[in-house]
Amino acid sequence: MGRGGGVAARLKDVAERAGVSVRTVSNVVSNAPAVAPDTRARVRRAIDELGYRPNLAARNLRQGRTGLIGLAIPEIHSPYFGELAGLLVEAARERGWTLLIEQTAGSAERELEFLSGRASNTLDGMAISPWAIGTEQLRRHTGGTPLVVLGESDPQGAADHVVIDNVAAAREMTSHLLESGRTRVAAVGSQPHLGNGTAALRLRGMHEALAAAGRTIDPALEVPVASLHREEGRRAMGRLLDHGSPPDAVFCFSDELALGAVYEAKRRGLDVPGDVAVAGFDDIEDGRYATPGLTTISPRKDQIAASTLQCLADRVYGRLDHLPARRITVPHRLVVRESTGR
Amino acid sequence: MGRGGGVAARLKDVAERAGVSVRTVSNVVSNAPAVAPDTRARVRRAIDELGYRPNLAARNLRQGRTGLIGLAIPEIHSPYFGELAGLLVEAARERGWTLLIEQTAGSAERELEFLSGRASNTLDGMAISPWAIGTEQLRRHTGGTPLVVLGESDPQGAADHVVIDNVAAAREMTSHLLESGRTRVAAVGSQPHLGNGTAALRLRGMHEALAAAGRTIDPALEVPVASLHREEGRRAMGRLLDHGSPPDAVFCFSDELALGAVYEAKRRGLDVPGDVAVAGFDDIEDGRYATPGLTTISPRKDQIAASTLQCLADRVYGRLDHLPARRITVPHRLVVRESTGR
DNA sequence: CACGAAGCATGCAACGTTGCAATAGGCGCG
DNA sequence: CGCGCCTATTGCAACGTTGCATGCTTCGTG
Repeated sequence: MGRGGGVAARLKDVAERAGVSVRTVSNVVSNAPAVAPDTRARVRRAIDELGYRPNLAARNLRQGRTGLIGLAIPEIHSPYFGELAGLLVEAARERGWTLLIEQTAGSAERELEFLSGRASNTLDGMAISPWAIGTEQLRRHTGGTPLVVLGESDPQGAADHVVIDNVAAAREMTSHLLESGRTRVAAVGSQPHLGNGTAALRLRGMHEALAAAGRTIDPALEVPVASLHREEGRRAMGRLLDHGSPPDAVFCFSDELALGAVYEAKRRGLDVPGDVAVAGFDDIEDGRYATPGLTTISPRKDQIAASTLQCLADRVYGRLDHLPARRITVPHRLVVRESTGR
Repeated sequence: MGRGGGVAARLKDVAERAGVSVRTVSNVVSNAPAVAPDTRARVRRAIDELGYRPNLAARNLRQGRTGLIGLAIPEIHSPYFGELAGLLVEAARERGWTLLIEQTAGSAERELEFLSGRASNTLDGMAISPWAIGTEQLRRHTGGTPLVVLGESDPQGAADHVVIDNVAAAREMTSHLLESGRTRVAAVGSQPHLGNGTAALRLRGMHEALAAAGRTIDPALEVPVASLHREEGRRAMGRLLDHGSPPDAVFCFSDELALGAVYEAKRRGLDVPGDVAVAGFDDIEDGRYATPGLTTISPRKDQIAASTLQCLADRVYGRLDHLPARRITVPHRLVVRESTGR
């Protein structure tokens, strides 16, 4: 029986056509060594003629692997997460994996659903950039599926962890602003209610730099936000400018916040950087083409992606299965553009 | 045997614990009607106690479905495709599907690889936003897996097709520019070498509007681009401004091109919209927060996503299996902001 | 010439699930 | 009281693949 029409060919069909056993075809497909050259050629031809493609469901069932890696991020269309997701898709592809993206919309419920949901047997590995949940909830991850945590929210040994040095980065940015002559540096982006501790670290780095320069810390210049979107940055800048003695520099904890802040400053007729310097964080593409070009912290996103997949590969294929969780710090650099110039 | 430790529970384990057959557990899991209420309750309890989750690989193998939909777009991190991908992920999720995103980087090779690659048996359905390939290559799609084509490149019956009326949209935008007093309208974004015919349609719409207003068409004001990115928009604007008699309005075929164009105009000390009006296409978030706010064409992206999944659902589950391919036109609207104001 | 090794090919079983057909028990009706 | 029908439950087989063990050659060596 040749299984006519559009029905997908199976190993059995190829075997019949090539006049060998199913097992031999399987050996050819999986590049097993013990196959005679002419047999291999004959099988290859049959495969081409029938357009055979392995049935992944069957392979997965047999091997207990799916070839799928899950990624949970707050939203795909945000510039930062979009760029990161794109890099992760490529990195996964290079390793023969397929990346599957889940959006959590920054909701704790959906983040937890991702961690406990399909994980158990649909995915070979998972990566999450947590937003609402923190260390406590990540620690509950019981290891069934390898997990990599991106960004803050230290899983404390419950999973591998890829980060940048947020404290140092914020320190560098703050120092840059102070060294270029700014005296009242505001911070936009603290998020006191979130599990994700990123903002707290950046605030700490900023405080360290202020202290090192002998400046006092003015709590009125630290504006919390509900999200890292442009609209929040715009609102925050508005509040700062309405303040009795407004800042001459604003350090936003994301480029999007910074773009919103710049928008509001310009809307009010202020010059950036003349009247107020604005700096961001993430180095998204928009920042490069904004006027003025946005000064920012640029994390090596490509290395974040590479490290994430390396961690997963080590746990899925390697013998690092029961080694203690790793913590990988990816480098970053300060990119100075016009928005903080003189 | 209870399969201790972290090993995933199977139907068999649940069955033993609940004192029923494997088949009955399966019936409970799939909400089959013929199960006595107390049996159902007992099985449910066992499921919870063991933390049972169905093994999708096995289910897929048995049913011939995977629950996966593939999406191929040029790049995730572009604002337009990022927003679209996010909406599609949500729409798929609502229908119990998982969307898997493939990046083609606008390469014909990778687009074709997507169409013929894993499709045959890993995906329940596919959607592609073609860039380099055109009608000819799409027509070769032989229907194994349901396919939806997004944007131009009419598959001519080989697949369902979701579009906006690019000709009408470009006509509306051009008329808007002419009506607000502009006389020399340039077009940035034609892509003569591409299979994807979107740019050609927008150019046609523009010509129609020019003709309707009794204007002549100046080929020197039509600038081709290699991509739809900001950098290309910037370059194109540079070329137009170096031209002997520069335009007083520039219609860019994407918002990103427009943002690049605005950047270059401002860099040269020109006022937008005072000296030159700039309009885009796509209505990406950046355009809303740019200064000046970007006039654009806003396609109903949510409807594109919804229609795409509706088409796929009809073919995968429904009885529309062998109905002729559909073509769905999604509405759009002209959004006037400051970049074309007076 | 016999024997082991090496190279190649094969058959069987199992992964966890669900479609199909069949069974056991309960009930109403003739 | 017995027949048939309906409900609840069950067993068997199969989806397409690969791990394991084994069989069949052929060749080299003592």
